[in-house]
Amino acid sequence: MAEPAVRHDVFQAIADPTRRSMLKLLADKEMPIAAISQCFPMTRTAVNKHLHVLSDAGLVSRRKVGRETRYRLRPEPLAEIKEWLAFFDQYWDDRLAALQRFVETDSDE
Amino acid sequence: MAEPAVRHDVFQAIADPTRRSMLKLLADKEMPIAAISQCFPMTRTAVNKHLHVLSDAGLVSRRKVGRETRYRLRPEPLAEIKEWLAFFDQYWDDRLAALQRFVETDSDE
DNA sequence: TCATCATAACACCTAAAGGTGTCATTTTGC
DNA sequence: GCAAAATGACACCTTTAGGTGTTATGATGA
Repeated sequence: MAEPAVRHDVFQAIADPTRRSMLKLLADKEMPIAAISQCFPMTRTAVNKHLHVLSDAGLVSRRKVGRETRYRLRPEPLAEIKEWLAFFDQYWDDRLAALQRFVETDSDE
Repeated sequence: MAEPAVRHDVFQAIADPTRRSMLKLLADKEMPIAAISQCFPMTRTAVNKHLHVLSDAGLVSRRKVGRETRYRLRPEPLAEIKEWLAFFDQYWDDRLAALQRFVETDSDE
């Protein structure tokens, strides 16, 4: 019961710009839904759905305080994206990529 | 006419696992659609659509060689994701985050 | 206990994503 | 010039994501 089994993909979770804004918003402070939904032009229900996706991906944690539920950033799953990006570091260099393209173009035609 | 105006978001482009596989596949070598679609359990048309999304995001380049179009990785737009992730580096440290949570919990209740 | 407030849960709607199939276009090689 | 091969473009279908509204649940405070 340690980790809540990622159902929603982390990549999919951060695909939506609204959810990316939510993560930045929840980075500094813990917030209840009412406060969060005031920052976005949509219903509380819609905000709650987005929070549920983020929670499924393990990107936010929920904590009950009295009658309100507070959400907070949990950045650990972002490591998966970081690792994925690391694979492409070897292709990052513009000059190297350009050279490789040039060589193959030359040998093909 | 330098850059092809990103219509599809980069975050959205890498949200699909098929497209992520395509990027890895196209990292090493330039490939035509026929060869690419042999690597995925779907129609050439579907593969072409995914490639179109990647192309819109600037993540692949297309080059016509005779009657075939070859695709190749263009990793530059991934920098946007890297920058976005960099924002969360300050919240990365588990101990720091735990401490912050503890402090706020204490002061709240 | 009871009214109130915050959130969760439910049914529902609309638009877009992801997929297939078919046809048009262009290049190759004879 | 013409048949074959590779890709692009189009119409279409199905599923899901994102959204709203309403109702149910649970905690607060007089």
